[in-house]
Amino acid sequence: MPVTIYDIASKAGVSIATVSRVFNESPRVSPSTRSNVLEVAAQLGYQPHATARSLARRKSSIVSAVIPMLTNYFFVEILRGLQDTLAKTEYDLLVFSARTLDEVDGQMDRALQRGQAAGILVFSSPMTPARVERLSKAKEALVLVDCFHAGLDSVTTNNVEGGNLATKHLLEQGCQRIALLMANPESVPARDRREGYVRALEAAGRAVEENLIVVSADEEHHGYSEKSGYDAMRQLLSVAEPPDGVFATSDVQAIGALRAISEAGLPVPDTIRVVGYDDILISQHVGLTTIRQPMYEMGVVAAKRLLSQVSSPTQVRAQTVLSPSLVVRRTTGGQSELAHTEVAQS
Amino acid sequence: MPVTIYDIASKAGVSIATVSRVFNESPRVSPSTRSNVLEVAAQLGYQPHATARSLARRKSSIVSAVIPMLTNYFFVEILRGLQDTLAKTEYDLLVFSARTLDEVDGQMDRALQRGQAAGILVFSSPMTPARVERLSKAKEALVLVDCFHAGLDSVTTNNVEGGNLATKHLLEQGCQRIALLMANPESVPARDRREGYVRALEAAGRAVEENLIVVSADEEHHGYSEKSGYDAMRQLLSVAEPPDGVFATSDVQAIGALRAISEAGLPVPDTIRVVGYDDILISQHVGLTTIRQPMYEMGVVAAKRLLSQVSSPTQVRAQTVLSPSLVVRRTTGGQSELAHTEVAQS
DNA sequence: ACAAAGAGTGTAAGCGCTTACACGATTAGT
DNA sequence: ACTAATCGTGTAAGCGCTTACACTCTTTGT
Repeated sequence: MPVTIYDIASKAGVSIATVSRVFNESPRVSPSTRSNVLEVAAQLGYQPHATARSLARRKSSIVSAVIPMLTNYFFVEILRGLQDTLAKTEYDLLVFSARTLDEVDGQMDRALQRGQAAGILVFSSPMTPARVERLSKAKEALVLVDCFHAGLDSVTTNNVEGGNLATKHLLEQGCQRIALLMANPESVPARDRREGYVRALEAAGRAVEENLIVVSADEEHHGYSEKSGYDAMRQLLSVAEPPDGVFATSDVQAIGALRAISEAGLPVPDTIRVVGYDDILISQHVGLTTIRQPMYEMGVVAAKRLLSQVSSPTQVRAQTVLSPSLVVRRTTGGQSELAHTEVAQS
Repeated sequence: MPVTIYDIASKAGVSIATVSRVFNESPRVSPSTRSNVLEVAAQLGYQPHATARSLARRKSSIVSAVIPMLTNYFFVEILRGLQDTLAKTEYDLLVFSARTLDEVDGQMDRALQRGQAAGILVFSSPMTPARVERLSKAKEALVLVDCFHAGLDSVTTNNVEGGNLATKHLLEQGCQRIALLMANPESVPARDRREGYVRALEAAGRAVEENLIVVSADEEHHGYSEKSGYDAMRQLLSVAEPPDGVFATSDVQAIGALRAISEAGLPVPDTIRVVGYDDILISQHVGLTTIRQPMYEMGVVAAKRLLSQVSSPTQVRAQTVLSPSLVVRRTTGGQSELAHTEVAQS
């Protein structure tokens, strides 16, 4: 029933090799033959069979992305960059989403199915030795996105710089006691952001007070949750001398913290200033000062890197590090750039 | 280099057919042979070649989803349902995202690549005759998600019911002049929601006032945008007798409307009550009353339908219609179920 | 004890395409 | 005018797997 190159070949009076050449834009076909074949093909409504093609070419036209917690706005934005870039090529995108970091290994195995994809992108997953081993063994084109491992291609943002930016901003705002609300320490970005926080304090000649750092032990989303921020903030507010500045390793945590602060009746930004991380959609509406990552660009760069690896496997490895930027809003005394906030003030 | 069934066959002293049978759980293999083969395979680190398998089986283990405007929280949620359901099967998910509805056709063509996928899901795209034609010609398993066409499998929510719920709620709240902020009329869901609005008014014996209905002509996101809602609301507020209730066909529009209302200095919900549609994440924080669609379930149901079509092609067509539900929040006088809102009240 | 049935395995023919190699027909070079 | 290079095309061998069919042993029934 489905039409194959054989049907075209016989109807056009040529061999299947010639038909194949036409569809592969081979220069070794005479113009007349080409147009003849094309015409017959159009007439029959021919479409190349994707799978057969991949098999014969020994190369798939699919790229796989392993993404934990797809719900995150963060990933969706990166995905957009990816998609927009891939759409211009012949590659399609297979998405493997993991609900938790533990599911990543399973999804990675699926994504690494031999013959399935020409390359694979792994998002935001800590590079455990087992994973590195598994990934290198597969010998497939690979780009890490938002995570890092020496010797592997990666696209990340500079979390140390981000933590630094956030903390420096709070310092400049005159904060004296700056707390850190941290997600699970097994999260590398969280650790890096803390590193930036520590460096900023030290650069300013301030001591790092351990009791101002609250590390989440929440399982859910590895501590990147509203509840985690809320709980941490409650804890900070219960001590004798509460902080006057808070840097949370994510916006959701910051929003939780804001809730705790609001419940305690303390004014933001007057008594306490708050900075988050990510610039998720809500942040605009809440007026949360935050660190924004160039998500869309990450997707674009990652796709390009992967494609260039696919086309020239000998490619040197490269680590691309993009810089985050500070977005000042109401929670640190900035002007909300969006009138939205008023909405909720009614 | 890569290990194939031939390698296993020779090392295990059996034929490739037997190896294949082992990996296809055929019952016609003796237990001893099976375990022997399995052992050799493990030793060699064998992995079946996905593409070769698909070709030989004449059936892909991939499912494609064509999604316009993936950025929407709505789609991401459905995707989650899809993924979670597919993850339990052997199927993987190929995602084709279109930035606009016009790009849908192109992505649909890619998704319909012969041999690529075992089935395809098309999201929220108006079923033009050309599309219906294209989709039926492909003869692939197909499920429409959030869109509808007689004779095709589909999973939708009842938008008429949703519009009705929203409007009835406003009526019950005592609103006398209920405006409708509508997205582009070429969007079927928008039209259906209007239908529900109209019916609710008529059921209550109210007249439908055309000048209370503002239809967006915005290109961006087909009128499902913050700006569209803002502009429409401004227009409504500029007339002699402004509405005391507003139903917007999406939350983003409602949020734009709230901004306009807030700028005009009118209190919500006291003077104007607002209901949106979708229940996106921000809505909780803004305290927006809205109509919630069972997004995750849609994904689950769609995946199940598609899989059952794939396994039994003679399957009768079915249209699944899920019911939306009303979520009452601050903008119609309800209690915010989340303390979050206070955050922004500081 | 002998045919019939069944279990376990192998042989080989695809699946729909790509591509190395071979071959005849031009065209170019001298 | 004759060899060499070039062009356009066909032949056939895969790509790595599945599966119909055939075949050889065991079982089982009588």
